Amino acid sequence: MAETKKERYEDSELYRIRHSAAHVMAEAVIELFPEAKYTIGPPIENGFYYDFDLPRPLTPEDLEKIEKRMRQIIAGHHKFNRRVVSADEARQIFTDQPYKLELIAGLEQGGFDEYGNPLDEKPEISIYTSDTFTDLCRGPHVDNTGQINPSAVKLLSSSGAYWRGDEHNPMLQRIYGTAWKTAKELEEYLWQVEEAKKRDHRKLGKELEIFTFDEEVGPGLPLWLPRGGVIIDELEKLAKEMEDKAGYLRVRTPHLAKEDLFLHSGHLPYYAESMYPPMELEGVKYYVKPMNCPMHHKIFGSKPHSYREMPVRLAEYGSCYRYEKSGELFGLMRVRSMQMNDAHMYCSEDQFEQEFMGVIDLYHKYFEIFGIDRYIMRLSTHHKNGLGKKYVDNERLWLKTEDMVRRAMDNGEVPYEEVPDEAAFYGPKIDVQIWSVIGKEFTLATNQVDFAQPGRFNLTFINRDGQEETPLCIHRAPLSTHERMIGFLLEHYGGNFPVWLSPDQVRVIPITDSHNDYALSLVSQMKEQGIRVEADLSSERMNSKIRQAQLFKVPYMLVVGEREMSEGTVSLRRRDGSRTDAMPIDKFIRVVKDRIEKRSRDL
RNA sequence: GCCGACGUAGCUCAAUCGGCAGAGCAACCGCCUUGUAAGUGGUAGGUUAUGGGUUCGAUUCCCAUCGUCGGCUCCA
Repeated sequence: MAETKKERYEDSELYRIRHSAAHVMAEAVIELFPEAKYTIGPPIENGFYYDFDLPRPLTPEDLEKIEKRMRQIIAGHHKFNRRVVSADEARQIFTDQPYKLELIAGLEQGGFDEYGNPLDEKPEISIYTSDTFTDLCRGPHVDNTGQINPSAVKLLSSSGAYWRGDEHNPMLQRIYGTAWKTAKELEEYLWQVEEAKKRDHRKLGKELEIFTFDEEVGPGLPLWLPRGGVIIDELEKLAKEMEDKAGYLRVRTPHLAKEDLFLHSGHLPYYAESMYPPMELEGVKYYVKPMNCPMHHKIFGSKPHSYREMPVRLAEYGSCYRYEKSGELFGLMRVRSMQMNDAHMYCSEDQFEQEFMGVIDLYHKYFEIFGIDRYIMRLSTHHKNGLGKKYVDNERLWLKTEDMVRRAMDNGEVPYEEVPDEAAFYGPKIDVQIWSVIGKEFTLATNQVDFAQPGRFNLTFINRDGQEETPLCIHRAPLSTHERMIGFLLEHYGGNFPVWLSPDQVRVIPITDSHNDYALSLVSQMKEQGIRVEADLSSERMNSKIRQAQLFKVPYMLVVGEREMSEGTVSLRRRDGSRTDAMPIDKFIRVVKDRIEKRSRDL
């Protein structure tokens, strides 16, 4: 389905407009910097970019100048002329453009297109000329620059980007722009971007007092505030309930271990860069754990197992530490300390499909509870070039396990897309991909096959024939890490958590201080029932108290004054502004408890 | 890690050309006794991220470090 959508964009007028705008931008940039070397400039979702090798970094003033010049070029109604050329002729044309020469060489060999994507057949080499600018380009473009609406084009930012996306290559300067058919569409897009920023989990997390960072604690090490702690407790409660039902056993493991453990697991050679450096005590190196698997393997291996008790499922909300590169940190979504909804299931090969799909089923149950529907399941497979480097060197097992996953997903009729060269080092996996409000893609949940580690740890069970057999291992984290899950949920709900997850469920608002005692009696009744409730006894006016509760997105506000006090009722105001007056407190408590127990998304 | 921008009170933001660092909200102390999103008066709050340098004088200019942001790379 994603395939046809993609096709459609490439065939669309917007695509041609954006691609053409990128050329116009390149022309303007080269006028400003005649010595510029230009590389590639494709349309992307919502816009386009172009990468240049420039003599100095671009400033915001440069962007203004370039944008202004672009409008002039557009006004010239310059025609886009396509011409097919031979590789030799192309080399003549781009003789002082080293990046283009590299692209031509790639095209000539037929290995890759101008964006570095592998190609099956040798492509035609075409060039497009409009006004003074000629580019090596596959097209398509609009007929002439006049078809770009000058009031619907805007340059957004400039930044660094590696040539061909490889960090060993020189860094180029990328200019991002956006182009639409009408000024109104542009305006709407920019407005949407601004609106999305209001839902950014970093902003909401601060406003709602969920988490904070402290320079002295360290980058990527979030501090969970009391309200965040409540959400964590609720998520763990949910996980325990679901996992108990699904037959998991709960374990606990230390935060660090000796170097030997991670050498044994294979993490050290494959994963060392992302681990905090070791601490050495009495000649022994210890590492804080970047994942829980080796510890769980040790638990499985701590006693012999019979086929009768398989599969064995070990679960833990495990704290892990990963040394993510400084520039990669991003709010709660990419951190250095995390608590993972981890579990490892050890099973025989013929139990695999059922176990694997059991996890997929668990995903679906969770997504139903949270109302998550915008995601893609992605099967990440190995690539043979990475065997022995990125991936455990056993192609037979790679192919076999990848096929097992495909078959399981197909039999379960679960849609997924397949992406090569994205697997874990020990096996293929199904990732659940989601997007943050500002458009970054993340893996939320993961379900991984591991055919490597059980063998490395000599894990076995005794099968029906009395023989030792090595189990497969499934690593899974349907609720992700607390960090990424709560970061995602903050944006997913825009801060309006369902009642069961809300840090504050009820706020009682006495109208004057003569109603404080009544408010407090309501609070103690509700607390008795396990409801998270506080009374606002400040000397502020009711309006101000309501505003406070609204800002914290408290689901229920109970306004109480003379009337309510004499009747034993409450006046209910919900977070969405709706009201129910003269509600008996017993009834209110029943409704709220029902919502909480059912983990309802209703308000 | 790389390219670039930014860092002022708890929060959101001011401060002309290098010339005494300010406001609103929040906090604290009062007054007001209130009916569905901000009642009101006052008080306090700062080594302008940190460390150097230039200058009679630095929030402002320069250098380094730390952190954040936008990208790139990476992402179990």
